[in-house]
This record gives sequence, C-alpha cells and structure tokens, in this order.
Amino acid sequence: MGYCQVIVDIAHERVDRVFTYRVPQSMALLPGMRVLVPFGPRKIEGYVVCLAEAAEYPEARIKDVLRPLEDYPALLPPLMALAQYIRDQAHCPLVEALRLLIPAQMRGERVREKTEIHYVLAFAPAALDEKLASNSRAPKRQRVLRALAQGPMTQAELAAQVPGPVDALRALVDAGLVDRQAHEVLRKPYDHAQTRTAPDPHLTPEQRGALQEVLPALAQGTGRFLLHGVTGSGKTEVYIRAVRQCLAMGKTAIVLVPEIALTPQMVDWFRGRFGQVAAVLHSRLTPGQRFDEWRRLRRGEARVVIGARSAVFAPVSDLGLVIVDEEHEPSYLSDRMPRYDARDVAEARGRVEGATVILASATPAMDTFDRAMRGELTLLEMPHRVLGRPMPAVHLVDMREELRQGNKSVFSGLLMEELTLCTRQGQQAMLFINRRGYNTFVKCRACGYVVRCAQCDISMTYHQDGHVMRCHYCGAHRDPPEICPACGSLHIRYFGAGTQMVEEAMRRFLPQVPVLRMDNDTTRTRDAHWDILQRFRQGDAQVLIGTQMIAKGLDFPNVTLVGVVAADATLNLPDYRAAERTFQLVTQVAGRAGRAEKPGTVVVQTYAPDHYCIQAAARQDYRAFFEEEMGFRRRQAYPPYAMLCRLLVEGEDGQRVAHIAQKLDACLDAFFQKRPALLRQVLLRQVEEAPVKVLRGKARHQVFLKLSRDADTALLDELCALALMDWPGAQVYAEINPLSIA
DNA sequence: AGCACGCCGACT
DNA sequence: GTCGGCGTGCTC
Repeated sequence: MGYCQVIVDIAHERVDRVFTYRVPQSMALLPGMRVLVPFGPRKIEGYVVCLAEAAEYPEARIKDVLRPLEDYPALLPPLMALAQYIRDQAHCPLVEALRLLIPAQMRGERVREKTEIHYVLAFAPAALDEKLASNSRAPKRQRVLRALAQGPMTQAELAAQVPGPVDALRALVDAGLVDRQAHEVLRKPYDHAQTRTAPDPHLTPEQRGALQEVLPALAQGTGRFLLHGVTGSGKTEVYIRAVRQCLAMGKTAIVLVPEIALTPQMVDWFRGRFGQVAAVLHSRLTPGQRFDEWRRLRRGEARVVIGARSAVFAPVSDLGLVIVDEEHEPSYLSDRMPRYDARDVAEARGRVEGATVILASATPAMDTFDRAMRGELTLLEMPHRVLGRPMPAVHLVDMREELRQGNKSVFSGLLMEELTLCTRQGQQAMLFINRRGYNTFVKCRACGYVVRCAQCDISMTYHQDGHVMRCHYCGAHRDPPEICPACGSLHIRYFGAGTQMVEEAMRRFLPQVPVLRMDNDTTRTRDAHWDILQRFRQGDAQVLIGTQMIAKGLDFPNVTLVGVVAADATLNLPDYRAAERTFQLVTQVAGRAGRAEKPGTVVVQTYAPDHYCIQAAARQDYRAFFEEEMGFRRRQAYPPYAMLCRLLVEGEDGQRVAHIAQKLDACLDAFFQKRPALLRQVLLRQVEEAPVKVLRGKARHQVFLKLSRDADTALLDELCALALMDWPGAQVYAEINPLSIA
C-alpha cells in the first residue's frame, strides 16, 4: 500500500504542514504533482511533497487521493527546496511559497491548453482519385478534398481556398472521409519580434576578461558574480555569450530584467542571436500566454527565459545560469506577500541547482557592491564603453542661478540651447522628470495650506487632463480649490513640475518638434510600453519625456541629448536611500545618451549642485559615490551596516492603533527579558506614529527598530510571530528591510 | 481558510 | 416551538 505526504492549498499557518493520503493502486503519482484530495467536508487542491511506503497516521483515518490534476509534476524537486528557502526567508506558510512556482491561473484549472481543430484526409493520398469519383455529384466536397490533399488545415485556412466549406466538411466527416484532429496551439507573446540573425560583434578586452572568469565557473556549475559595467559597456553581449555557452552545455538559463518594459528589447537581442528558443514570463502576459510559456519551459521546448522578477521561479530543468540585469532596481523586491528578493532567490536557486549567478549593473546597490568588496561575490569590472566610445559629457546647471537671472521656466538656458541644437540636427532627446502629473503640490501663498488627500496625509498632485487633484497613494481625486479651504485666500499656487508640465513646456518651446510622454498615466494598456518605445525608436517623435521608466537600460542609437529636468526631486525624499536612488537615476538616464557613433550630451538641472551624489553622478564615478555613501551609512547606522525593521499597526481608530503599538513594544520587552543577550543587537527601538500617519483612511503607528546587520533570526521570528497574533481593531505587519518605510 | 458543530435571542 | 447569530475546533 502506498502513501503520500500532501501540502493542501490553503494559506493558513494552522494547516501549514503535510497530511498523509493513500495512493490508490492504479494511480501513478510522483513528488511535485498537484492532486485533488478530500479535506474535511470539502475537496482541496494539494501538492505531493513525497511518497512513502508506510504511514505514521492511524490507518483508519487516512483518505484516498481523488485524482492527480496533471499527468506530470508541476513542481520540480529543486524548486520545492527553493520554496522552503522562501518560506524561511519570508516567514510565510509553505503553500504561499509553492504558489509562486506555478501560474496563478492554473490553480482551480482556470486556464487550459488552447486547441484548434485540424481537418485531415482519413485515407491514403493514393486513394484520392477514387474518393473524388465517389463524390462526383458534389463539387464542393471535391474541392474540399483537393484542398485537404495539400495537407491538414483549420476550417479558417480551408475557407480561404474553398468559400463556405462548412456543410461539405461536415458531410465528409460524417462519411468518414475526413478526420478532425485536435492540435495544441501555443499562445506566444512578442511574436512580432523579428528573428533576423545578427553576426557576433567583436568583444572588447573588458568583455573578454569578464567572460574568461564566467565561462569556467559555468562549466563547473559554480560562481556568483557582480558585473559592474558602465552604461554602454556591452553587458548584454556578455550575457549573450554566457547564455550561449550554457546552452551548448545542454543547460538552461534565466535572464531577469527589472521592468516588463525592458523584456521586448532583451527578447529582440536574444532572438536575434538564438532564434525562437527564448520564452518570456511576466505578469502582463495574458493568462493563456503565461500558461503556455510556462509549459513550453516545463517541457524543455524553450531553454532560455527572459522576464521580470517572478521569472526566477521559471520551471526549467538543468539550470546553468541566472542573470539579474540592472540588479540595483527596487523592482526585484516583491511588493506582495510573500515578500521575496529576486536577487537572493536567484542566488539560492543557483546554490540548490548548481548554477552560475551574475548580478549586473552600472550602478550596483550599496549592499551588493559591499558584498563584492567583502569577497562574497566576484567583482567583474567593465569601466569603458564599447568601441572606444566616450562617456557622455555631463553639464551641471544650478537652477538657483537660473532663477536669480529671471528664468522661471522648467528648462535652463543651456538645456534650451541643447534641445534646439539636437532637434535641428535631426537627432533625438530624452527628458527625465521623476514625477508624473502636472504639478506635484498645490499650496496657499497666504497661509501655507497644502492640498492633501483626505484619506492619506499625503499632498496631492495636480493633473491637467481632467483638471483634477490625484493622490498617488490611494488614487483618490478631488477638484482643485478655487479659494483656500483654510483661510479663504485666492492666492492658490501650483508648484513642482511633473511630466505633463514638462510636456506642455516642450510643446510651447519648440512647437514643431513631435513629443512623446511615457509615465504611469500613458502606459495603462497592455502594449502601451512597447508602442511608445517603438514609436520613439522609429522616429515618430524627437523628444521622449518620462519618469524613471525611461531611465533603465534602453538603447536608442539616435539619442544624443539627455536632460534631467529636476535631479533633486528624489534627493529630498525622507528615505535613507534618497542619495543612492538619485545617483542611480541620474547616472542611468545620462547613460542613454550617445550610445552609437554620435557622442552624447547630458544636462543635469539641480538645486543642489554640490551634493556628493550629484557631483559623482556628473562624473559618472561610481566608486567615489560608493565610498561617500558608505561613510554616511556607517555613521548613521543604516543598511548595509544595520537592518531596519518595524511592526506597522494600521486601523480605523487612531487611539486603538497607538495603544496596540505600545502593547507590541511591551511584548518585545517581555521577549528581551527571556533573551537578554539579544538586546545587544538592538541599536534603536522606538514607538511612534508612522511617517505617513494616515493611509487610505487608516491610522498608522509603528514600533521602529534598527538592528545590527547580523541580527539573530530568533529576533526576526519574534517580530513575525507578534504580527500574526490577533490584534482586534487593527492589522499588524512585520517588515524587515522593507522597500519603503512610509 | 472554510465549514462543521454548538449553545442562546427574535420570528415564520 | 424553530431559524440563525458567530464562538471554537478540526481537517490525513
């Protein structure tokens, strides 16, 4: 008698363990298969963790597995091990981690294979004349038979040759002369990408140097690298050569990109060199496409996958290489539960599967570069652009000086000159402003009142389309005030430029120059990203205005001018990573200029020209920034020198929320009484209002903690356990090194 | 998480 | 007398 251990698909810590089921004699089960099992009074989907000869549980109470959901294991064994890593890391039930490993729509069998019916002759070709003769009084049937003699086809294909074939076809099927065959069709994303094959470019000495370290590691199934290459140094070519080697070894590869918007470009590069082997996985695919790409990978029909962070869970066997492009991007941290960092998962997966991992960036995250400095990652440096092309010349413009000279426009004199020159020469420009909307805030000049969201304690952004104020946190909107709601004054003024204002200013400044804008508001539809970038690439517009989504990795040969309209927009955010983020954005966006033959110019407008992050970005000097910023992090005890954690309390009633925060703090006191040694790891602990006091109408308080970098997991587990307890009237979240501490 | 079983108020 | 509130307890 055979048994199996099953994890049921219910995300709750009380059923977060295996249950034993009997495997009926006739059923062929394998570990990793999804099954339907009886669970109490209902039927639940579950995951087979392992098979067993004997059962621990009382025989009489064991039930039978009802049926397998697929005839193959949906979960590969190494990925089951990865799920356990996620569970430990994210402190979530194992099923939550397992759910990351299969397309969401597959649960509950909401997606299926798409099939189309092919019609084929049901007799040998030699018999065609005889069958035609027997249908001599039915010319339509004869024409259908002749058409099908060329090969199987769908009804639609047939209709192109024989108009209105339906009745004749049905008659032939009934007569047994034609068979219907179900054929699976794969729904492929980005099928429009052309598959011309480009020749191998000549490698630079730096690219060759990097590959000399990577390729032997690949052969051994080891190695964790940080590829630090300046913008335009040809990191992609290193990826392509490494992936090629990987495929030649019969192994598979995963290439992660930070943004869905960057997948088409990467897909193009790979298809241009490898043909159709690359699959694509990200959340903007249709459920059908996602399912089909997933199965193409699962069956080994595609051996390279390109995708956003969730593609790190792609169901490939024999993994040889994982590449994380633009590894510094915050989008690698999941914002959903369970929270995971795709970079860490990539490394964990590399360990369990014996694969090489390459993290790559022109502006590595502080903690990543720090790890490379400490020898945890092998550092590969590519400090020069390909073909000896120069880095773009960066000009800093002090906007305080512009104002003093009476220029109130969003464009400095220099940027206006450069824009005129660039467009007159028929080249392209990109204008970067990391704020969408028209104005970033609206303020009363008389009393200082600022229009805030009623739900969120956040200042609202003015959007000119629709003439409304919007909250970028909760999406709420309201009419802009005519008179000040606080003092009745008419002196309402609009401040802070967003993408919409820059777009309008650009159209006014050079009316004949076509402009495109790319931000969250213009990319709501499925293909909008690709469409806008494609139109810009084709030259439909000469100027592309956008938020950070135009800063990353894009490669437009005709762009010779980049304008950073307000470099300090991100610098003044109340976040310890503000300088890091600003340095990355300015360096990255500057790197969009002059990527081909024509040299690039960058104009960076700032109110803080002396700030070390602006200075270092202007010189494109990563090391200088790193040293300076690490000094700041060390002095202030910020990551990577410390861990930031908090218990966030949210609820309708502010009093109650504040009270619960106090109680959580008291629970921590009790915990440290039991484990006094752990108190040494706490650098700071305070109970306070959250930086955003109200969000979506809910009051927010927090217990904020700074822990030493090597903080004990027992301490982190305790924070998670406290959050899971029942706190009537509020929701408590444990956050460990979160993306934002608003 | 769901869905049962279980023990106390207003209704066909 | 029953219908139904949601408290607590279990699911191989």
